[in-house]
Amino acid sequence: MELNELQQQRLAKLERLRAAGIDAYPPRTQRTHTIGAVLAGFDQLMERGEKVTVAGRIIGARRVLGKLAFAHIADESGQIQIWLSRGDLGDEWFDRFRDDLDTFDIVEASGTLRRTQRGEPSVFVTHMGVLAKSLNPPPEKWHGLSDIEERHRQRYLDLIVNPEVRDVFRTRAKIISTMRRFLDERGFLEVETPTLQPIYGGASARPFITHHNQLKQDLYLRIAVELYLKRLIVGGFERVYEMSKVFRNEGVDRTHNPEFTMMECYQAYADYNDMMRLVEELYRTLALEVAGSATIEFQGRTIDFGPAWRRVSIPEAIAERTGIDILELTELEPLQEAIRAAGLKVDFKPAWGRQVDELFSVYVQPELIQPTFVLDHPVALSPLAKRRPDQPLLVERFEPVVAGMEIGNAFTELNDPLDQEQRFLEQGRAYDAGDDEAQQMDVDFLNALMYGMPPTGGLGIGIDRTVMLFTDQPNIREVILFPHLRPRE
RNA sequence: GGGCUGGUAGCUCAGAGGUAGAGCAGCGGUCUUUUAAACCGAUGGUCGUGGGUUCGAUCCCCACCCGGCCCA
Repeated sequence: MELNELQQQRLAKLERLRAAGIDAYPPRTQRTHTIGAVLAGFDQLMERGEKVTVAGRIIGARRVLGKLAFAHIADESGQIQIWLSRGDLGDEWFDRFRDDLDTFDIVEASGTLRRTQRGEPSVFVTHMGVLAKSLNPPPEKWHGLSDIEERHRQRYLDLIVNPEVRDVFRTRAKIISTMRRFLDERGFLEVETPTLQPIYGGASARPFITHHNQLKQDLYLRIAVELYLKRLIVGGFERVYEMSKVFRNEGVDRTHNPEFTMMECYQAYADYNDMMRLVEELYRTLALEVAGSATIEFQGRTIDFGPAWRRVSIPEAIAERTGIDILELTELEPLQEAIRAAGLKVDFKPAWGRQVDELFSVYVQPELIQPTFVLDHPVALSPLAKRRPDQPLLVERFEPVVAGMEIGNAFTELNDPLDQEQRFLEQGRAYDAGDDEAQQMDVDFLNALMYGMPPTGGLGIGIDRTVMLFTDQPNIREVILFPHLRPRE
């Protein structure tokens, strides 16, 4: 490892510490109080003259004024000033603090509590020790680390210097635990299903492919967990859910990361209407738990999870915005002809369902800011959803949309094995025709359905996008600790 | 994949065809109540990478690498 000048300076300090017989990386600390606990009980501890030992990272600048010195140390619970005087700390450690310790070193400091003339609570240090010498220098004192690429490549440094980033991930954890509790309380059983799948299914996406050496078998990283959870519904569990990483071999942008976290749940003897109620309750609960209110602020807009969600039918909304009735134009050619005639600015897609999706994505979805259920998807786009009895071209499906962003997907699950087989065959034809996101035939899943699956409602929720909403982050990278980046060089 | 845009000291950023700049941090000093401490001094750079044009390129041109925003 080649060290730059600043790193070499710090290394020289480390060597001086070692030469003085000091272990710069001791195995443990004698910490008696967290900094938060010291601050919370400061006046009582000060009056009792109690000696405390705190531990943490030196942050900000050290200020050495001849025979006095000040610095701040931080642990996860807070930060506090340490106050050193040559007289009380002694020459050896006072000089050591001045000469061999640096910002970012992790130290322990023992002493009594005092306030400075300006009233700042401080530990008046009579003994200190090194817990971990930092060989890397800190970023700039005021602007900190702001380069987005560097923040993500060195997330550990980002977390050290940008406390609001830590808060995002605390909120993320709270959302996940709240969601778990919400589902547990409603009788959903948390399960684990394979990450390595011999057949990928449950969504329309390209997979990552890997290989099992001993079995000489290609395997896919899951793109969804749907088909496994529905097998469990067949098996007699009536309510199941899984919180899982899924992997989709697609581009990276503001709302996509190749691996992301999804919650999927399935409820037997329920349908998509029940799932809508579940979503409404879930987001109201999340808002109350996380934001303390049914309303949240996202990118300058107020979003209200209090009322029932708006419902928007895809065919109706497209007709309203573009004048095109997709239920009349049920073939690709006439639909595209109408798009051309109307002068709409959308891309042409190779299949009718995808063309409908494109129309909706461009003309309707961006305007759906308040919580909305998008309904009535074409059957061609929904090979695992049950058809509407009154309109077989459409399925009983909805996508929850907030701030113009799809945050999930749900339907009344298709439980007719014969129809499911036809849908798989249709997907296979689409794949052969060049749709590389088409779904795979899963004979074992059909076999499960042939034992009978009760009428079932299913739901998937994108955790990352949900966290974006509740942390007011416009980019998915900001809610993933280590977002995907290409290697440098 | 396309358009626009960025990469200069550890960090945050200026700059311009002719020896590379600032602030902060760091280094050497002075200083026993600092709060972005102050003051004095000296450092610190393959200007993303590789080619090309030029007497001379960090700057202009080309390609590539890594980001960002927008579009697909």
